[in-house]
Amino acid sequence: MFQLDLKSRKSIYEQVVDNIKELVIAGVLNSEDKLPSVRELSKALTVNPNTVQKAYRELEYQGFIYTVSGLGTFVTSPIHSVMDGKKAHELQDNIRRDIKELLYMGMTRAQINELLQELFEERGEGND
Amino acid sequence: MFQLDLKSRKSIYEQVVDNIKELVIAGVLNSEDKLPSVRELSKALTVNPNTVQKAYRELEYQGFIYTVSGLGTFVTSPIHSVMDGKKAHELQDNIRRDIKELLYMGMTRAQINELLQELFEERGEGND
Amino acid sequence: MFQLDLKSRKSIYEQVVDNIKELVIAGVLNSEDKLPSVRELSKALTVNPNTVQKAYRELEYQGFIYTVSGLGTFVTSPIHSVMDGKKAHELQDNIRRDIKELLYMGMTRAQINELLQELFEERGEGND
Amino acid sequence: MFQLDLKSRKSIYEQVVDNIKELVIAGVLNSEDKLPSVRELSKALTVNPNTVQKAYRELEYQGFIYTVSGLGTFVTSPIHSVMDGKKAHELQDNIRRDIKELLYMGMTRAQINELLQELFEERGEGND
DNA sequence: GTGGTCTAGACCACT
DNA sequence: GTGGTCTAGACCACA
Repeated sequence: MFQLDLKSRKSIYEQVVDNIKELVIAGVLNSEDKLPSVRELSKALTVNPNTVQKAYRELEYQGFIYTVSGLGTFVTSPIHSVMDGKKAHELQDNIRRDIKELLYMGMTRAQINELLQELFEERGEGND
Repeated sequence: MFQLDLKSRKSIYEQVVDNIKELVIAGVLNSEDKLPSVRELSKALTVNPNTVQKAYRELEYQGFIYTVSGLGTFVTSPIHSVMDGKKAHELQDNIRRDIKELLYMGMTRAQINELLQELFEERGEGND
Repeated sequence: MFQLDLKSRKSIYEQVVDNIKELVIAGVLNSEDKLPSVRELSKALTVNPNTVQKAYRELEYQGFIYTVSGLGTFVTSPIHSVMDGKKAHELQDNIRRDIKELLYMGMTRAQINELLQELFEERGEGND
Repeated sequence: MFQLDLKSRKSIYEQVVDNIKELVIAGVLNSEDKLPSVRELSKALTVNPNTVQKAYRELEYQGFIYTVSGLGTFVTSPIHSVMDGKKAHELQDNIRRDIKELLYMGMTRAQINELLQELFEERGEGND
């Protein structure tokens, strides 16, 4: 499904969260898809089940997945991941900070715009 | 100088790092400016000197400041904060991830571009 | 594992760094080996855990070990300790300085070459 | 005479020591040459006189210079800098450690030998 | 005065 | 159990 990088400073559960989030956002995992069980995934990643458990809880809290007791864990449809004002604000703040740092490091506006255009093209959506 | 949020999930020293980094990037602290001494800042923030020192050491590793034992701590000139490839790559990766998440949440390209324009205008530089 | 010299001018954490670095370089500690936990080593050396942790953090910055919070600390494989140009340059500079000093003190080229041959033989590798 | 690098982690007095040592070893300063006075040098380097004082004391201890009260400070003739067994041993140990680290980082024997040949040629002496 | 190191001991997050 | 953070307070080296 994905790989962990133990050398990273990120905690393991955080990496699990980020990876699954990316799979959902990229459309590899779609609305109502079933996620592997905690036991399965923990075995596949050779990590402690508690770690996966914690990651699932966090993803549920962030609105990306939901759990039906006895049935399993499923991907939320994007429409349900309400445009949470607080979260959106945090994300924008992060972007703001990171871009400022890149500018400080000497990256030009042009280079940053280029980066963004690539992003838009990757998604290939026309909503602007 | 700035305020700490003790309720934040971020550790104190990390908040100190981020705050000072912002001051440097925003140009409030300029090249060769002297930072408050470890003791001064720890008193001002009512935290332990060790905590401030840890933050300063981290900032030094990141290339934002330098330390002369016995004299004090000073802001590095941006030209010295070499365009560290690894760091730049990490920043771009963060931006990539965050923007994708915003798009997933329903934000439009137009809104994102607007966000960026504001950023560029804030800095008011002509380097593109 | 090794002994500290409390009378040394070197700080304790620095001695820990140097000793572990030598163990890694000499191949006593190999890639992916687990280091003693911070608490274990601090107990063995009868120093404060913070001191050991500081040493471990420094070794991590230098690329010799990596840390997985909650799991432990492990030796990096040499291939990951990227040929850091800055560090290599510093080392060469140190060698340059030291050899010049030996020459100044009257040591002959032959004696220095002999010293180097011993070094190469110790490692017994054929890469030249 | 020489420049200090405040950004260096080395203390200032240590840099003064190293720089003067290099000048002596390189033959820029010769036996019985007079060094600038503490006041002169401290003014030239814009550092505290105590710092230069401390550097001179260290150089005297290491046998590179000597002070004649009321007359000034002078370079020792190399023959006086006795082949101090302890110091020579320390130097060799440093070289040993540094070369091992270079080897560990992936530098080849050939590259190291090359480095050494350059050193010998710089001095252009025939004693081997 | 400055930063740097160290201790003793507490508390938290992650596995 | 692991590492990570923080405090209170001491002592040292450097400028």
